[in-house]
Amino acid sequence: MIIRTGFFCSTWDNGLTTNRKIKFQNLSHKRVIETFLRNLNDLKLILEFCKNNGFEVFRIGSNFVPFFSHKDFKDEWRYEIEDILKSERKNITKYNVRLTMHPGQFVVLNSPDPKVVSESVREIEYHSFILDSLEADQNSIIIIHIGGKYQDKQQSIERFIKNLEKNVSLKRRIAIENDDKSFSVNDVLQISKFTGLPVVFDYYHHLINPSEFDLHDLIKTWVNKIPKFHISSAGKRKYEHSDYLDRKDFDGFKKLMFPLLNTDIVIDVMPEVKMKEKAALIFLEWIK
DNA sequence: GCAGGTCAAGTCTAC
DNA sequence: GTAGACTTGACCTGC
Repeated sequence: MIIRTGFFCSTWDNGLTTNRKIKFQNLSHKRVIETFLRNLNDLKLILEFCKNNGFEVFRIGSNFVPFFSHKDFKDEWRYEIEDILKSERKNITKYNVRLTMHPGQFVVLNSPDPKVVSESVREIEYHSFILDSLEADQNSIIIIHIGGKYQDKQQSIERFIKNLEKNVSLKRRIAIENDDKSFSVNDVLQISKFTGLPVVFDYYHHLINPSEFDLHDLIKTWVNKIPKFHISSAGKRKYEHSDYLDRKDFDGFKKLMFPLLNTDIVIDVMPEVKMKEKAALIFLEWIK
């Protein structure tokens, strides 16, 4: 088994970030382009850092283009951003770092409210637009959660599947992840059976919201894609993430991966902790 | 230049 | 009923 790793959004030490944003009251062509260009520039610097330090995965911040999915965002701005992304494509893909995205908690495909669903679709379309403009390969996925339970889990699952089928073009990049409250790994695997979506396994969420599942079933959901895993540790409060990864969580994760140990599989494991590249460097040492 | 309040959006849990 | 956790701290105002 080969484990690759990386980090998300920004660096801790030198303040690089792909997640700058603006306030809605300041939404304008000038501010949007300016903020996007700063995020884009830092993306290139972060990818350079990744190349120099052995990181092969990076998650771009969801504010990469602020308010892109908002109804007040002008089409002309979109065309301009598309042109910039296309002209910078090679400067970004040349690092061969797997780029992924993870929209915010506002993306709820299984909401009973049609407005929430349509805005979620717009948000996923925005994330796809970024990755498509960069012509990122099939490993560049957009990771979402299933959504709420709304007191009826089965119905909520069915609504997720139905709403997804109405927007079938989005499925190409979507991967679904278990969460810490409502949908366990086993739940997400069941949904994957109906949708064909790959399943991102989050170890920390799995500890809080556990279920029985077969690791091979999970790996099988990744057709033509490198399986992706998230790992993190408990912070001071319940549900909160820690600054660094706890060694015991790495050991626990390793134990779960035991069935893959003597295979030639490649997997990506991203530590979701606050100290970003500093924590990822430690993680890199551990996996070596 | 810095501290502290604020920020587009949903859902759930703890208090 | 509300604050705070998750995506994610960065922006902005006032001193």
